[in-house]
Amino acid sequence: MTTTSDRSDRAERGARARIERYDPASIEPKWQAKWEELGLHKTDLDDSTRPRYYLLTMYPYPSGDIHIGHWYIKTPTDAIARFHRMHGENVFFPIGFDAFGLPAENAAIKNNINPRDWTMSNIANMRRQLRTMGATFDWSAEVVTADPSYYKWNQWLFLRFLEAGLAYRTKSAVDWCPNDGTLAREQVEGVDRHCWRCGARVEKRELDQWYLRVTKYADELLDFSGIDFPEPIRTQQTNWIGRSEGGEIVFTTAPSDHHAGGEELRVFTTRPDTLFGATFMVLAPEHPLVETLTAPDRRAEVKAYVAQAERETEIERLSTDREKTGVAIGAEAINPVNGERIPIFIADYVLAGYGTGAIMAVPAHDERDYAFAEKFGLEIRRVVAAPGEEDIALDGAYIAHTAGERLVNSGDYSGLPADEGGRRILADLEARGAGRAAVTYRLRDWLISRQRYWGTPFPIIHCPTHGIVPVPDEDLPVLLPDTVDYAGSGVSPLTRDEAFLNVACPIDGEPAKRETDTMDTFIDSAWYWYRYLSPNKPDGPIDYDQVETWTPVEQYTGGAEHAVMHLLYAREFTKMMRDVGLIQQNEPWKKVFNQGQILGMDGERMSKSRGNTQDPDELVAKYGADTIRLFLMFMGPWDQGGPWSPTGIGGVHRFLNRVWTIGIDPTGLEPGDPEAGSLPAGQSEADARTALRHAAHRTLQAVTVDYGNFHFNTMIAKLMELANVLMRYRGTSVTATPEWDEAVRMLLLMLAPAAPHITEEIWSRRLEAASEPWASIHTQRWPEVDPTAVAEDTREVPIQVNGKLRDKVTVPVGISEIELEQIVLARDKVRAALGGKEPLKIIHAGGGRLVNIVVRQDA
RNA sequence: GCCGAAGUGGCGGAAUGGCAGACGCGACGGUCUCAAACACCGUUGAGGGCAACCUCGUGCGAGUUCGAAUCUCGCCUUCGGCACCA
Repeated sequence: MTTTSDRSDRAERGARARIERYDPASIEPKWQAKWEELGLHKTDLDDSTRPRYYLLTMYPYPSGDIHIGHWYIKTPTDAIARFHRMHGENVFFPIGFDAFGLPAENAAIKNNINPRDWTMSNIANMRRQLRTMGATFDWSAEVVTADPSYYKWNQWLFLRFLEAGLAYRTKSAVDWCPNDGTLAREQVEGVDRHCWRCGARVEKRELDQWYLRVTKYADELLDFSGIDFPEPIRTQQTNWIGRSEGGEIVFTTAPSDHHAGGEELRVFTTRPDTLFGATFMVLAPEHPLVETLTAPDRRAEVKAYVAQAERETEIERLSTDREKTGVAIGAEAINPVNGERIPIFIADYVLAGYGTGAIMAVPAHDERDYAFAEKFGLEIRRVVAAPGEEDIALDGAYIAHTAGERLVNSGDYSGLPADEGGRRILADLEARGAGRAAVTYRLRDWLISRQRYWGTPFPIIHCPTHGIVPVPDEDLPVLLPDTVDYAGSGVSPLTRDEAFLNVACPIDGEPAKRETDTMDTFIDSAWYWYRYLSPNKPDGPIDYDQVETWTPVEQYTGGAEHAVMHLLYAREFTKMMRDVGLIQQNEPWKKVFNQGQILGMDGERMSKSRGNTQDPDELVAKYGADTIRLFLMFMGPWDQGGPWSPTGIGGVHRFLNRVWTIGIDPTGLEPGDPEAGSLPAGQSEADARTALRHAAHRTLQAVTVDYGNFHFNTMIAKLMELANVLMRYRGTSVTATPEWDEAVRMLLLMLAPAAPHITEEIWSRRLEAASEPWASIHTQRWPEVDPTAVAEDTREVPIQVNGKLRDKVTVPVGISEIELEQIVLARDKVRAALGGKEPLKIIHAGGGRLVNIVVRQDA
C-alpha cells in the first residue's frame, strides 16, 4: 500500500520534527538582559517631544508570601505600559515597596528576626521575581518607604500639616491587652475577643493620639467631577463619607432628686419633622454626660453596661440584626419643642463618634428605635402619616417618604406637609437658640498614631515646660532605632529604648521625651507616586516641576479591596498637600481601575499561613513567563479575580506554540489534518488572501479596543482566533503572499505587549531572514486598521418570529428594509413558523442586525 | 448587620436590550508513533428524533418589552470592605 507520495509525505514530516521547538527558558532571560541593556524601560522624565503617560500600579507590600497574585496584578499593567509605548507615548511605569507595617513586626516577635532584615530580604526576592515576569518597571525610580530617605519626608509633611492646623492630638480608644499593649484588629481573636499572643481579655483604653483633620474635605471628596473612577468605587466612597443633612436639636436635662438639671444635650437628627414623636433619648455609653446624669440607684447597672459595650466591636454594635440592649440611667431630658420630659437611656447602637453621640429616639419612624421601644415597653407615637392613614396601627417603624405625608400629633405643626413641618420646627427652634440646621458625616478624622515599632516615628518632642514641640526640620529624619525590644510588654516598643526616648527639648535644652508612636502606613502610601518622580531628592519631598508636569497620574491600577481606605486617604492627602502649598492639583489620579483578587484554590485569600499560595517560579520553570502572563490575563475579566486554578495553562501554552510554528515554520505540514496543505474547499488563492487580510484587520480593530478597556481575556481569545485562521493556511501557497506576511506581522505586534519575549524572538528571526537590521518589536508602532480590509459586502440576518429564532438569511449590505422583508417573508421556514397568520408588525432591530416578525399568539 | 460586587455547559468564561455558550480547559473519537508523550484534525448545553428539525435552558420568584443572561422589584448564595492587615 505504500505509494511514492506517502513516502515523500513522511520525509517532510521527518523534516518537521527537526524544526526548533519553542523553548522559553532559552529566550526569556536573553531578552530581559537585552531590554535592560538598551534601557528600554528607563523613562526620560524631561522628554517633552512625546505625550506623557504616567502609569501607576499599587506598590506591593513585601510580605514574604510571594505568590501568583502579584503577577496577576502586575503583568496586565505591564502590558498596558507596553501598549502605550507602541503608541509613541513616553511611559513612566515605576515600582516601589510598601515596606513598613505590622506583618514585619509580627514576624519579628514570632521568629525573633529583625523587622528590617526580614523586610529587606523579602524585597530582594520580590525584585528578582518581578524581573522574571519581563515587566518594564523603571527601577531607577524605586522607592522603599522604610528607608530614612523616604520616611524623613513623612515627618516633614506631618510638621507642615501641624503648622497648618491639619494635624492635632486628642484622646481616643484603642483595643488594649494588659500584656501586649495596643492590638490591631487582626491581633484580636475569637468571639470573646482575646489577645493573639497571651489570650488575655481585650479591653478599651483611652490614649492621646494624632489625627489628621480630613473631615474638612468631606464635601470636596464627594465631588468626582474630572476624575474617572469605577462606579462601585464612587458609590462606596460616597457611602463611606456618608453625608447626612438634618438638624442639631438642643434638649436639656430635667432636674431631679440627685441632680439639678439644665445641661444641654445636643442630638443630631435627619428627621426634625418627627421631633414630637421623640419618646425617649439614647446616649452612647461613652457619652461624657453619662457619669454626671446617672442616678445613684442606677450606677451599678450603668457601669456594667458601659464595660460590656467597651468590649464589643463597632460592627457588632451597628448590626441591626441582633436584639437591642441598653439601660435607663435614671434621668430625663426635656424636649425643647413641647417641654415634655422623656427618659434617658444608654445603648450600644448609639456611637460616640458619630453626630453628637446622642439621639432623640422616635420609635414610630426609626427601625432601631422601634425595636428598642418594643423591647423596653416605651411609647411609640406616630407623628407622620399619609392622608387617611393617621389611625392605622403601626407594625413597624414607618419610614417611607412619599408625597403628601403630613404631620400628626405635633401640636401647632399638625397638618403641615412633613418636609415643610420639619423646616418650620427647626427654624422656630433656631430662633430660640435650641437648634439649627446641620450636616453630619460618617467620615471621621484620620487616626494616624500607631503604638508600634515598624513605622515612621513622629517628629515630636514632649517637653515638661513647652508641651508638644516639633523636631526642627534640620534635625530630620528622626531615625527609627535598628533594634528595640519590640516583643516586650506594655505600650509602644519605642518607649523601651532609652537612647531614643530621652532627648533635649529643642527650645530650652532641658530633658524631654520623644513621641513614641509611629505613623499609620497608609501615610506612606498616600503620596508615594509623587516621590517616584524624584526618589533621591535630598532637599524636599517632591520635585515641584516634575510633579506638575507628570501628575495627576494618568492611570492607577490596583486591588478592589482598597476601594475606600487607601483610595480615599490618598485623595485626602493630596488635598492637604495642596493646602500647604506643595502642589496645585486637587486629585492624585485621573483614572482608577480596580482589578480583582486572585484567591487560593480553596477560594480563600492566598497566604503562606493558609498554605494555599502558588509560587510563580515553579510555573515559570515549567512554561515560561509569557505563558504565565498570558494565562493570567486569559483566566477571566481582570476586574473579577477568582480562585486560582492551573487548569488551562496548557491551552495558552499551546497557543504560543502555534504562534511559534506560524512564525518559524509557515510552510510545514502537520500530520493529523487530512486537509493540510490545501486551501479550504471552494476557495481560490485570491479568496484566501482577501480572507486573511480581513481576519487580520478585524482582529486589530477589536484587539485595540480590548487593550484600551483592559479586556485582556477577550483580547487573547481574538488573537487565538487569528492564529487559528493562520494555522489553517499553513503549508498552502498563501504563505508566499504579502497578505500572509502582513497577518503574521500584525499577530506578533498585537501579542507583543502581553507576551513580550516570544514575540521579540520571532520578530528578530524574521528580520534576520529578511536581512533587515535588528530593531526591538517593542519599539515598533501599533499597526493601523485598513477600513477597506475590514468592510463586508454581505451580512447574515437572523430572523425571529415572536422573538424566537426561526431562520437566517445572507443579504447584501446595502439592502433596504422593504427588500429585506420581501426576502424574509418568502422563506420556507418563516412561512412555516407563521402558519398562515398575517404579521402584525415587523421589527428591524439595531440597524438591520435582526428581523423580528410579530404575529398574534394562539391562546 | 451595613456598603459594594458577582451568580451562564463538567470547568474558566463570551455575549450588557437583538443568533446564549466566542475563546480555552476537560472528555470522547481520529491522524502521526513499535509504543507513549508532544503536535495536529473532528465532536461536545440538556432532552427528543433515522433525519430535516423540535422542546427546554443564563441562582430562585414576579414584572416591563415585539424581544431579557442583560432593565425593574422581591428573595437566596458567594466574595470584597467596615476605619490598628496591607
